[in-house]
Amino acid sequence: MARDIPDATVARLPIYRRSLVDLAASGAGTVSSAALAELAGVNAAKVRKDLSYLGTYGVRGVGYDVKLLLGQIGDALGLDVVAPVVIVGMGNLGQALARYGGFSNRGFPIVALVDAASDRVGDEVEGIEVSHVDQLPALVDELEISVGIIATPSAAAQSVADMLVDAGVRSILSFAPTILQVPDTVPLRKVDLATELQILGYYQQREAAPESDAGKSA
Amino acid sequence: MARDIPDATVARLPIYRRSLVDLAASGAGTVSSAALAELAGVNAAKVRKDLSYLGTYGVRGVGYDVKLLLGQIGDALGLDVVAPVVIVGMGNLGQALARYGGFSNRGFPIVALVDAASDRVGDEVEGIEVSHVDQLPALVDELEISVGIIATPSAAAQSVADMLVDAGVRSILSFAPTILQVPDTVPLRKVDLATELQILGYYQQREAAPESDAGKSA
DNA sequence: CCCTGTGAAGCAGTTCACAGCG
DNA sequence: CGCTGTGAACTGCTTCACAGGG
Repeated sequence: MARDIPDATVARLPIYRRSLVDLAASGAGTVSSAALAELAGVNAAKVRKDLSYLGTYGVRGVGYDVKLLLGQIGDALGLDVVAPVVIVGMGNLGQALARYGGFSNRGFPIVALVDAASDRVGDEVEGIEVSHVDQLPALVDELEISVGIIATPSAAAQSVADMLVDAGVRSILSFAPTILQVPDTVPLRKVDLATELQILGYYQQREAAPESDAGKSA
Repeated sequence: MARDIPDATVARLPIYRRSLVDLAASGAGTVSSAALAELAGVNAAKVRKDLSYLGTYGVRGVGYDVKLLLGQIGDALGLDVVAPVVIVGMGNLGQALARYGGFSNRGFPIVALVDAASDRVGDEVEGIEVSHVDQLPALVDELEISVGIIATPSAAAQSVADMLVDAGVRSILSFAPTILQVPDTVPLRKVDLATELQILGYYQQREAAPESDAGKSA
């Protein structure tokens, strides 16, 4: 069982996985680090170093067994265990996330939706009824929810995070553009769309100014 | 004019900006690095080092002037120039992004929407008519669009990226879970929702296993 | 002979700690 | 005397380069 993988490597494992799924689908039995690097948009040395943290599974002179490697990455990421998800906040973003197929596919079924606005409670999205946020602890318990997605306005985000933690959720993904305080036993990741655009703004303007090079590629 | 700011710092500037906007709204005239660090969820030394790349704007013994600093960060990020945005792909995610208010607010007005499916062309979302993807070059040119957001399925993403680049878009934000090839004069950022969940999966499982510590907080 | 696995070098980002200014 | 600004130490990630197995 793989332990203690560097953060930077963990962040790349899902990308390798995606490439490997494609390779498996197209019938490839093995991949070299160079080929996988090409698909994942990184360099070959990084691939080898990253995979070495999972244990040793490559064959010298040949490459890595696609299926075996898929299994190893899945194990490292804990994908063998299904992690049911609740989405909190059924505004535009929450609804879009609920309808987005990419989660359930990959071991993260959305099993509950909640909102604080009573006029949204009772709506059905993708076959799931929207519950009132008061029901959160009960839902987490009954449905064994382990991941909470916060898609509420910033103002509500911290109290939602507290509720999720109290209810026993094991990790949180937040789309609210605000800093959240959670116990460090609960991993938290943040995605802020406006932040991403602002970062692009820097490199874009830099590109325009006639001075040295720059730009994040891939 | 601030040049050559480290990537890690650039990625934090929007976060400081958010905190500063709040501070300005609540009437604060100055902030210390410690106070700003608290709000932004980082440590004080990092705040000072980051801000030092913008030039020197703090007053020793007092702190930073909130408005002045806001202006400096805005300049560094190029927020003085409005950057019109086109969203490509009007599925669930594209529609949600179109309706999400957080962009226009912050200098990134959404001015065009396109899709390849003819039955979506002509729909109106937030007062903007969906155009056919063939119109992309014309729209980019007429509306002086500088940012393209890709919200299409993976399979279409590379060809959309190529079209955006050819049309003259200056930076790209992609939600497609695939590696895109763009010239390195066009900054590209990627957001992949399923990847985020898989990363959480690692830390979550790790938390469960009784061994050392872990977990990303903030 | 090819491709992995990995020490070692190199580089970027973070944190420390303190000199110096208001 | 408080808080900034910054050299210097440190930590962690990336890249190189090559030994060694199939």
